[in-house]
Amino acid sequence: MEDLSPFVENINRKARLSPENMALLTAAFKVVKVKRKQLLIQPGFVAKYRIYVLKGAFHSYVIDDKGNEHTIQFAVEDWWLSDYNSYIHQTPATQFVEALENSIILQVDYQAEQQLKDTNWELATLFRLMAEQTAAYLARRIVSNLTQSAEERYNEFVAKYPQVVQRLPQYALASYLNMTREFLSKIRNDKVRKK
Amino acid sequence: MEDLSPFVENINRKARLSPENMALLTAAFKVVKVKRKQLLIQPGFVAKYRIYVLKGAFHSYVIDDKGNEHTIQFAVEDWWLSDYNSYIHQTPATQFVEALENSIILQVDYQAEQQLKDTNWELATLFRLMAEQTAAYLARRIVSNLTQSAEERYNEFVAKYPQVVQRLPQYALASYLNMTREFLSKIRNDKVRKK
DNA sequence: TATTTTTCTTAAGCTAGTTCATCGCTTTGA
DNA sequence: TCAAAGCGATGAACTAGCTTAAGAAAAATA
Repeated sequence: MEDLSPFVENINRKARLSPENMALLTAAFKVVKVKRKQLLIQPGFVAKYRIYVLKGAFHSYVIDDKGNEHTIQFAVEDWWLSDYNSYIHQTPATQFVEALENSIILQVDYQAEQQLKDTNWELATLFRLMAEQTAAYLARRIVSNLTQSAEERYNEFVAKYPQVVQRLPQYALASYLNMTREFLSKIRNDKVRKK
Repeated sequence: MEDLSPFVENINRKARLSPENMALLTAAFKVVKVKRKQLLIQPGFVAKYRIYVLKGAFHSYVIDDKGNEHTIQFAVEDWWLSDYNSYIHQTPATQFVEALENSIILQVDYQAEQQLKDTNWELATLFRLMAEQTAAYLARRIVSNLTQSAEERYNEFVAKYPQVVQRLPQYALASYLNMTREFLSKIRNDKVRKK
């Protein structure tokens, strides 16, 4: 049996739920073990689940016309992810969601989430807060993409998520920060030399 | 008296409200006339309002360390905007929201919106759907920023919003698309020559 | 443990996009 | 109605970041 307390605390930080509703919510999520390199979501298939990472690491990415991979989002312990467009609108995904390590997730399927939202005020509020916070977070990311240079984006990421950086493959981080792996390699190396 | 039917239809496309709730919602929004160049939101002040554009055009932008202006969002008739982070978290704004034309807006203040969401199921659902759709939209924009070249981003924008392009100052569109005004000018000109 | 595959580094040459500067054309405001 | 300011076009010089290529290091797999 997995320890769900990180999940419970994550939820508690967003909204205060009654014990009954916390139990209802928790029951709607299923624990799933995922092997490294396993795909949770693939282009062409509708994203069926909203995913919370209990243990491990994931990234979501798209592959463009030229065959280049672009990481859209990372998630490690206590983070959420999905192909947000596909999940919310229940349309075919455009992104891959892939495990970077052997991982354990909690997932809720779209129907179950709808049912909770349709029948339970506190849980509907929780999901509203999650959507609002997601939108606010994405808005901040757009601003930083529009205003910062490649090096500044890297510095910001390292400052914000110092422990995460080391767990991510550099090529994935590079594409997340909208630069080539080679250029990221150069930035890191220039930094070392300056010291 | 302004004609609010575009607003009503905008809402109806998102959620089916009872006539009473539509009346409640509409009553929470105030009609405000805004002059060209007027600022609705400024850095340092908490964004008090969520804004719907009934008539006119706006853009939101930030000014970076080097003094450069970056347009984050546009809004013309039937679009919504605010400094989303500031509004949702009620923290000081980082963005300007400025009228590009003499405009008429509907605005709801944060307290009023909270009160509606706290007391009314249908309206709480409406705002949840809005947040989900906003997040989905922002996620799409991040993908297109990560995967497309400057010219492709311009083409996409023109294809999506052909009528809007002509009303926007070119320098604002250029910074929205993450390029200089000069480069946008070049792209447009290359296009004309090819024909 | 050896072998294969994937990831990271380095460096040279290149290009998409920027910067700077100049010139008309419009708007704006006194 | 005239001056001032703002906007878009153009071009030359520049640079941040990309491409290509090849080797070194690390990780996965047998």
